[in-house]
Amino acid sequence: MHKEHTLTKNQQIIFDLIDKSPEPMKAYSILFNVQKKGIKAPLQVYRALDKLVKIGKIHKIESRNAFIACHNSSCRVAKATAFSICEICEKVTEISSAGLSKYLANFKDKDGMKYSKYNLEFFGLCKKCR
Amino acid sequence: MHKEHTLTKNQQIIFDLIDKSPEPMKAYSILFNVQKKGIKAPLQVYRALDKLVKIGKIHKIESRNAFIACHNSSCRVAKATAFSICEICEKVTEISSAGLSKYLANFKDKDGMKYSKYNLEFFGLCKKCR
DNA sequence: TACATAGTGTTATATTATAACAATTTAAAT
DNA sequence: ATTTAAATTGTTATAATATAACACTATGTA
Repeated sequence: MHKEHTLTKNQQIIFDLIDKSPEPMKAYSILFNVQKKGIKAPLQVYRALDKLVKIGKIHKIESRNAFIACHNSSCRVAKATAFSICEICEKVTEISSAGLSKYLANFKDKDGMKYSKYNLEFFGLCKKCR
Repeated sequence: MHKEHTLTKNQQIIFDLIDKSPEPMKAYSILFNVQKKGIKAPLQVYRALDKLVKIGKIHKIESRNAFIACHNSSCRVAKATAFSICEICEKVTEISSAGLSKYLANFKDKDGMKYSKYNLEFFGLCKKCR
């Protein structure tokens, strides 16, 4: 069992906001939402985001510059992530598939190199949008 | 056999630059490099990049906000991409593995949904940096 | 206590990307 | 050939995303 990270005040405020959001949040939208709690500057947001990403509490959706909470209980480190993204409604879902993660963790490139860290984004249309 | 896209002047200039670059190029670095050829504004660069991405001549490395030429001759559409990225020297290589692309194209999520479009970025250390 | 590490608050600025509009080129289809 | 639609261009302005640098404060731990 790993040690739980104790979040600082800013980290907790920002994590709670992202965690409650049904959709990925962008940094400046986060900033706007936490200004009433005393977080006034972009850097305060970005620093908390960096840390939260590092410890695996949130993930960055690279193609959208947005952040979602990790709902994959095993993520204690930012390491191996996979998402599906609806190109119409922009709904993002974290994929947790033992088969997929095993396949990717064991994937070897031409040089026989393995990569323990990866990010995979699938694009398509979600159920509702089809 | 698909129809080849004929690139416009701006698109060709920008593609040539990216194609010759040994590493991914960022938009404003591209801009700087093509100013002597008459491309003066960011939008001119971004528009060419958008088109080149759309037709699969280049790919965007999302985690780096940078662009590389496609060396995977079959890419006529931006669709299914995989890269390895060295976290030290930032070297980026396009992975072309029939096994990987087959696996991902056939991957089904919990709802049985398939995704024909995806982007995968592997992170690690390249040979030189280990 | 002292020390290292991580986090904070702040101002300023760098980097990445798009909006809006008018003009021009290109392709193709009568 | 002429018209038409679609794509591309050039331009100015601005929006959105992210980091640099500095002084200070809290926290854990040896």
